Amino acid sequence: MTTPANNAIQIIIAEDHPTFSLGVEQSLARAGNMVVMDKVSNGKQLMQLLNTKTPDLILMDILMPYMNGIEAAKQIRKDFPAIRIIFISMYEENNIIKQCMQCGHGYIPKASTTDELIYIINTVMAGQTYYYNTRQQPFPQNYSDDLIKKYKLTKREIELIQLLKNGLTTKEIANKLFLSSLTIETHRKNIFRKLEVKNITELIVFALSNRIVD
Amino acid sequence: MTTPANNAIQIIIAEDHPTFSLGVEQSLARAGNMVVMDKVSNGKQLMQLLNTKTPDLILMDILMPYMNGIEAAKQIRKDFPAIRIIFISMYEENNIIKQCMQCGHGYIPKASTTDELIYIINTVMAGQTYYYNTRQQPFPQNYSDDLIKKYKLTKREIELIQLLKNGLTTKEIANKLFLSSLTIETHRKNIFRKLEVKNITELIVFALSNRIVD
DNA sequence: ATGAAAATACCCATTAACAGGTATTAGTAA
DNA sequence: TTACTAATACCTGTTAATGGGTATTTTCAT
Repeated sequence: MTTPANNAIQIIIAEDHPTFSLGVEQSLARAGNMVVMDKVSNGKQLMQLLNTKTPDLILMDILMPYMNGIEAAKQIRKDFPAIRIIFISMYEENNIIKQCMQCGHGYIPKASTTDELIYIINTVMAGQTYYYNTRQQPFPQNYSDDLIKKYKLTKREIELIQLLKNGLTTKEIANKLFLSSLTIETHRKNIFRKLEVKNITELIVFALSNRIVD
Repeated sequence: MTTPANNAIQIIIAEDHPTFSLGVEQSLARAGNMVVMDKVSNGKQLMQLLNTKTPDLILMDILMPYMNGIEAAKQIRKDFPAIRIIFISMYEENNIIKQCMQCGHGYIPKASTTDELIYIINTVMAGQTYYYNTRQQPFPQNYSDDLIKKYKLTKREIELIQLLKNGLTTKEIANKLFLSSLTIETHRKNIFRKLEVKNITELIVFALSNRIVD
């Protein structure tokens, strides 16, 4: 392990998953100019720790128990405006990233490499903000492909599920696709039968939790 | 780093997230009786690697690009029945864990600690299976509290949303709660108005994506 | 070219959902 | 105690959804 320079970036890791946290620590050790002051596993612990330690930067997981990362960040921005915050999350939904942009200085997905992590820390410490969201979907496509095959869903049926998920009624879909409402009803029935769901609610829950849509 | 014993457990890590993978490697190094033969980041790479290397055990992420963990495991069970497989996933949904039980020897969530990870590996190598699913939900409660306040949802309304999400119809909910169907319809209307949704589909999508339920 | 699957469309019937009200009672905080 | 909210329940409609069928045309791979 290299000895960090005196002007090393002082970092606190707020991360719920111990193994991931350990990986982050190892990654930072490789950078040479960073030192992990402390690690906490939720927002409350973090706020307590900030009473005695002041880091340059916090690597903040978003979903943590007791107090989540977004809440904690808002508080920190008020109480310690000098501390820079980078969010790390397994979710890459736009609405979450938007929230991060309002109360942090950077965002990086958990799937990132060591190099990407080090790069974003240096970038943010240089005074810039950095929201890494260009990555294309790494797994959902493949993951849902299995289910689509398993349940023998056709292309049209997938399209229908997407439109249904968007809240469109049978008639609205029919108009949109220039088809008869009766056709859409047939598709619905086939989808329901294939997925063994009894109503639109079960369909939506199934499709979302299995990433068939979105 | 300690030198592993000659009879060390030979492990391959199949994991899409480099930082997490690094953390796993560090964790295993601490155990003393385990050695990481190789690391891959998807199922296809794993299958190729198995042509030249034969591990005792594979730590398998479920969601990986190109070929997911479940698919890979099924193939491995056929081609290399002696190899033991432990799944690591960030999802703790029962249907996923059930799938894991059919094609692997163990399951552990990504939120687990180093000690838990080492314990499950030793357990599985001792010939047992182990599916760790006792962890309670860590965050959803807090995460949604803001929204429940924001939209002024009452306790009863939250309860109704949960039941609706479970696919129950108005009548079914009424029977379950010993209330009139008309009462449930009133609640529904109030919920729709408060959340500004036009039908059950939009309600479910909203509730799930904002973690008001589940 | 030909069979299978997919996409289209219809029939009949029942039930559920949705929209826009009103109203009463129970609890609770000022 | 008084005013407000929550929870309950009802009325009158219209429209949508659901279930169980059948049938034709289009697409596409063998």
